[in-house]
Amino acid sequence: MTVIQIKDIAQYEGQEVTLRGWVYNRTDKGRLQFIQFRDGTGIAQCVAFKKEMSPEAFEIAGKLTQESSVIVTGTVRKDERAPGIPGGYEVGLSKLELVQMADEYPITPKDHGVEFLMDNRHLWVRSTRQWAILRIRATIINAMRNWLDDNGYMLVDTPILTPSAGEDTTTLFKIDYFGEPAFLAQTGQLYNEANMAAFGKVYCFGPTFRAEKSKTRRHLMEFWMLEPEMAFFSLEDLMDMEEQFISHVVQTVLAKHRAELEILERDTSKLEKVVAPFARISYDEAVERLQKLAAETEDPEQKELLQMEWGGDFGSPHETAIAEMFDQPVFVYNYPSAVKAFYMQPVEGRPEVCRSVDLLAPEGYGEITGGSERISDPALIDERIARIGLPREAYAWYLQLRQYGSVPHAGFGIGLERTVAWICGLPHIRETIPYARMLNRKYP
RNA sequence: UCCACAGUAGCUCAAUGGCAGAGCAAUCGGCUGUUAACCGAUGGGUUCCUGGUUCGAGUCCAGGCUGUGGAGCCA
Repeated sequence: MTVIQIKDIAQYEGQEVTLRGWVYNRTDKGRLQFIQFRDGTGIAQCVAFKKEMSPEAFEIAGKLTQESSVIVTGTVRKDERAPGIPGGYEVGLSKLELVQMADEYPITPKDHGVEFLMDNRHLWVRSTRQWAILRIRATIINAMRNWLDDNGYMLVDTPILTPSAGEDTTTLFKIDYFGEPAFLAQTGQLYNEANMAAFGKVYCFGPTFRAEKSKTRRHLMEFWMLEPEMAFFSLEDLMDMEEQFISHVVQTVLAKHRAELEILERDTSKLEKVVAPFARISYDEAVERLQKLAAETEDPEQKELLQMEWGGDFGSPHETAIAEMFDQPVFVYNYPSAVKAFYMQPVEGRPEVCRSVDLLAPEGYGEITGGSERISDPALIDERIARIGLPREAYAWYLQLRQYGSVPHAGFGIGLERTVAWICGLPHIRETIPYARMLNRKYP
């Protein structure tokens, strides 16, 4: 008895194999049963023919309900008519052992609404689309980490439970830490700066938490973020590195997941173009382009949405409009200091803008990375912390980093789920993570 | 938090203020090549909640709850 995985089925043509898994769908033709059978690695058609099985086994085959668990044995044969993933091969069954006859399964092969599917997320992950997305997610994580590990970056974990980070705790989840307040981390960035000075090029990767009351297709309360931080890196070094990194991730998915991208009906020609170098425009130029576009736009509603004054941050319509000007991801750098974080290095001779850079994904997927050169001057970082009213004592350790061998450094954060949504071409972020935590949902 | 829309069978949806309906799923029967199979039969309802208008409310009105889409905030 050779137990095989469906993804390898082509290697076993003509051989007797055993599959262990679940019934995805079944077509009853009387003395012939077509069972779409999945094992987690793919879907294969199993054909149960009355004359080729024991009467007991054939009777069970004819009663199998959707998602019943079964162990089947039969001979692999090539047949162009056979559907499945990869498809083209089917198994002519000789034996069938029922593990459990499933109750009436709520998710049928027909259409369902969003709420119903999210309520049944624990079952929905078995469906083909979700299966494809989560497999690609796993590969994206793997490709990100491999590229970093292969290019001299070291994984250094940062804490999830953190002390008070300052006066603005409205976007932090507060928890009780033995009678003291503590908060779930919304970034590993500050700890990364300490680790950068210890190891040179580092990154952290883990879940982060934002208690923002955001209700959009691009927000989760719990999402996974990967944040590299590099000593002696300039803004230009950062962009060079990011475009290599992103290209590697996208090209790895293309190489490994053609079948999954096809299930998702993803236009892969758009992904083929994601190869370094990417376009780079300054914030100033982006604003100019948006103003020009707004002036040329006929539709009054669209015109209104594209209104933009220098000094503001981009809204979702702005990001989409800029991204549409390019068929690749585009870097926008030197944002106004006022709309960015306190630790970002001002541009020399022009302190109203800072050495920051966001990477906007094409096709309206918006910002997928945000980063900057950090302030390395101890006096300046001290002043910034004082100016925005952060408690000095809470940041004492962070300020010390500038006293002991301060160096120019830079880093960025990339939101995993937004990256998955973009690469998979999904309309909503809720399908990019196994169990989404959203404004109105924490079940299942 | 704001704006818009929705809530009817397990699911997806119909129903001019006048008998609560279909497809899928389930159950039973038929079929040796199905691709979300097909054909026949059967069972299945607190029409989101509370109150109101009316001879009569799934339908109209008020309030609430839940969800969806968008905005803001952000990765």
